[in-house]
Amino acid sequence: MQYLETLNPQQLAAVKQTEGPVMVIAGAGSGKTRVLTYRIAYLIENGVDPFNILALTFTNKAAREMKSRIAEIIGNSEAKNLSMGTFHSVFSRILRHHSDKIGYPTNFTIYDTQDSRSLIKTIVKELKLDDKAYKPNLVHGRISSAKNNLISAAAYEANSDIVYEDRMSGKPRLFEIYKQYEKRCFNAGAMDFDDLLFKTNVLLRDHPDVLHFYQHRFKYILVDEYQDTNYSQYLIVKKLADVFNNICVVGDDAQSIYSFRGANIENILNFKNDYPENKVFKLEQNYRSTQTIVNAANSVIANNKDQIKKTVWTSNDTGNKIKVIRTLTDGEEGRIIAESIYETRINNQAENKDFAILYRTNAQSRSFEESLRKLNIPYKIYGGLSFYQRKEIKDLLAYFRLTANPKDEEALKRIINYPKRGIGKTTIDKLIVLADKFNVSIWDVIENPSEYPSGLNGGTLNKIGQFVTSIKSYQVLLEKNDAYDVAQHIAKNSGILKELYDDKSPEGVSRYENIQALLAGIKEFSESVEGDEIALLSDFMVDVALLTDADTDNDEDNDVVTLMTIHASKGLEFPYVFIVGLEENLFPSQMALNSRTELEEERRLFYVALTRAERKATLSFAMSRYRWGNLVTSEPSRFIEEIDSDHLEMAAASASKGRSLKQKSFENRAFGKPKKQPLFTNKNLKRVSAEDKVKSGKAASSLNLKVGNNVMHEKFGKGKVVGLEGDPAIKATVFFPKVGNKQLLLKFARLELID
DNA sequence: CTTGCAATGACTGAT
DNA sequence: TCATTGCAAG
Repeated sequence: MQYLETLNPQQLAAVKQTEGPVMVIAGAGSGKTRVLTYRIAYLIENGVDPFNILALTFTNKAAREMKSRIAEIIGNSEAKNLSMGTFHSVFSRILRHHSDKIGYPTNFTIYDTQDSRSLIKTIVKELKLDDKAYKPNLVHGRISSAKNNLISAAAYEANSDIVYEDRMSGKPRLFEIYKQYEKRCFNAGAMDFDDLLFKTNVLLRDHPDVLHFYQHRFKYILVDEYQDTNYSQYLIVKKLADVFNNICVVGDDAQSIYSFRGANIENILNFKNDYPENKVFKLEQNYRSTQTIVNAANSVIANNKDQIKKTVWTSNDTGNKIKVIRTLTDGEEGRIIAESIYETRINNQAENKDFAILYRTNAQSRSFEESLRKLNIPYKIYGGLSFYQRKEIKDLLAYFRLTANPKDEEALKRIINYPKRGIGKTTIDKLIVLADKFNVSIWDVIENPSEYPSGLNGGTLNKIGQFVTSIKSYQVLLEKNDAYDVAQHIAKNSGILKELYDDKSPEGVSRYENIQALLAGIKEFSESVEGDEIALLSDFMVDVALLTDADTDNDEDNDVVTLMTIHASKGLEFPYVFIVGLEENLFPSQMALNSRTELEEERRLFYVALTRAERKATLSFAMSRYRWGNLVTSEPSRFIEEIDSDHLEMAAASASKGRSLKQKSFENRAFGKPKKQPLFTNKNLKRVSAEDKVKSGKAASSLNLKVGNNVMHEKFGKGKVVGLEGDPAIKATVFFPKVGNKQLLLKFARLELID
């Protein structure tokens, strides 16, 4: 058990205390993942069957990585039997196993947020309610938090406090929407994200035999990021651990950032009451960051009232000061940071993957994308619209979904008229009303038109009939054929493939490519099945709804700069971290300014962001930024002021390398009201300085390009110059067969002439 | 029923 | 800014 020697005394103690309730309070960067990993390995080496271990992580990626780490220690065959994953993925599997007990088909669909909102929208319309008062995301948020607190639609209606609250906020009929939503999901054989936890609770509550089985199966339970569990999750864990009491939770109250998802910081604060014989271990030594970063983070979080007392410290070097950059606009913020990455990369022999740009909202990614692209710095954006949320992907998946579960209302609505087959809105509305009237699914209605007289004309009925026939023909294939073959067949036969192929616009081409990528993914899945078993499409569909960008990460060409929200960065670390958009009303968000608790959560979010950095953190804010297309002025975030000033180095964006690369420093917090704005806007100076950084030999501006020249680009491949701007040319429009037209600044794009 | 254009409102965060 | 929605005309 050599690996144990790498642990410090507290870590070791936490690993060895295998029996009874254990809480590990793990400060940022204190080696919590290591403790969890080794604890599991240690359990197994001491004779615990991996089959009896349940480990719940925050992302599927974290689970995969931990599993492979454990496999290295104890061998793959053992590690395979571990139950490990997110709450949602682990319990969705268990729910499928027992779906009949709670009245769901085994192939139940998982509605993602889009599906949920679309269904709510439909319901609001049907109930003829004002869609301004009942905005889908608001209503969904309300329903979601009810579910996370295990309040069913019936309980919601019966709860006078809640109903009163809704009435006061001008939404007296919200309970009706919830009721209808619950019914419609059930009739569609669909669960939303919250249902995966809610129904697990129902299953364990109403079926003692099932509860008994899992209580005895999961003798050892581990929960990561316990501070971000909600009541529904809390109760599942509590029930399962009730027999053996071997529960180990790991978390850090200072990093609780998901209360909007119902996360309840009380869970970690109340652990001691829930399990009186608990043992608590505190991991306070930070191995990740410099002293400057650790101390700065501590000084920020000290402003919060609600917290468990602990002292995070490090024996690492002092390191660089945290740089604070002020820029005029969000566009300039993007440029300065991209340039800073470029320079740092060269000066410190760093790689792209050593850098992360973290922001509060997804919408901020834009300016960074543009400027990184101009400097030819490869990057990847996480979050936002993930692959599986793109329209074309969801369309094809909807065919698969409907084939596997024809009751799936959202899937049906999506594709009954896509590609166009002349079944319009009025027809669909009629079908929905009819289905609701008889309390069946839309599929039931269109499958048996004679039983449910719709009053539609013959032509329409005929078109619907054809649609039903084609879906039925797919169903025949589903359970007997290879996933890839079925997927390919559906893609072709449904007309989706042709529809996208015929669209030759750049977007159309990329949609077609996405569909091909999905099919390739299914092919890979079907080839990964061992032996002579057949990979089924329905198996592929099982967790598609639960996948995120991080899960689809491949290991190839991953030397890229990371762009993500701070929420998504939880648990990750990077040598160089840029925390951007530090402005009042953005970070902290304006929605959080109403209450202390909300503001404290924003502050914890900032704490999480800072503690992602290993070597150097850089903060930035813009004095004005585009929001919904118009320029809004902004003030620096209060969080900057909350950092002990000893750790900060103030700098304004400097345009000229010649004048002061180190950038003008301010003795104190002079930001906010500059007397005048010198230098910073001088674009000419800027251009010179930027040009210096690109190896001049490669600068394409010296190529003397002409329209019609064939050129080679590092990333986009071969292309043809179709337009030039400026004299001498500074900007070129180049057509690349792979990606379409691109506008390139010649001083950055390292084009090579090839004819 | 479909198409095309004008008007509109969205930006927290994510399994 | 951008994607979705509503409306008029074919």
